[in-house]
Amino acid sequence: MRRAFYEHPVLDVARDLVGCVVSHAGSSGVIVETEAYHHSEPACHAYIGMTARTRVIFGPPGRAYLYRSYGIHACLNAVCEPEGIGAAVLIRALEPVEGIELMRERRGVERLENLCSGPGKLTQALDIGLELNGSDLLKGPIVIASRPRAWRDVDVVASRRIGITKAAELPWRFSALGNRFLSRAALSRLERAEQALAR
DNA sequence: CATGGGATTGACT
DNA sequence: GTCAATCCCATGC
Repeated sequence: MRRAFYEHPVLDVARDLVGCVVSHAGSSGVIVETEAYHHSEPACHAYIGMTARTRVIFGPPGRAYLYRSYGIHACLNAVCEPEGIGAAVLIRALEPVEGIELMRERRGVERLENLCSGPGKLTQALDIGLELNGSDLLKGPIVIASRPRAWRDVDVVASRRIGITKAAELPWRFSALGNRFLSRAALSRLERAEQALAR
């Protein structure tokens, strides 16, 4: 992955990240669900402007923004757009690839579909903690690599973001069509119908 | 310095 | 379907 990939508009990056591979600590997975956030809309942490917390979101592209959610979970974002613009893509779900036994130990669950099917689950499965906030996604320890050949032409669908109260109507969530590793809550009634048809 | 809310998850009815 | 866990940080006194 090149630095320029992350400098593009955040909606483009969110769509293009689906199919890319996240690796950390002996485990990896293909991104199957993302959400875009931009400082111009109130659901984004950077909406309030530059603070100690949001400094990384306004920083150079290609870095990791990690925050604690509900006091319990860590959530992973990729910082986008040129430095000075607050934009990031939340990684919401992965299809597990490498280190599946490690993921099972870290998560304490067996079922493959339960390992990385949510933003808090995947950071636990890949052992990604808040201490990696601000780290470089091109240099590591967390690395995001381009789509494998098999994912080159993945069908990506846009829909509404979930789990938020502000600006929830924006269709800024991007999912791999029909994938079985999406976050469970991410499936709208329409998408469940689509999946049923796909089977 | 005290308070309140949140880009979630899992357990339970 | 409901609900609590639990911590970071922004805000207001």
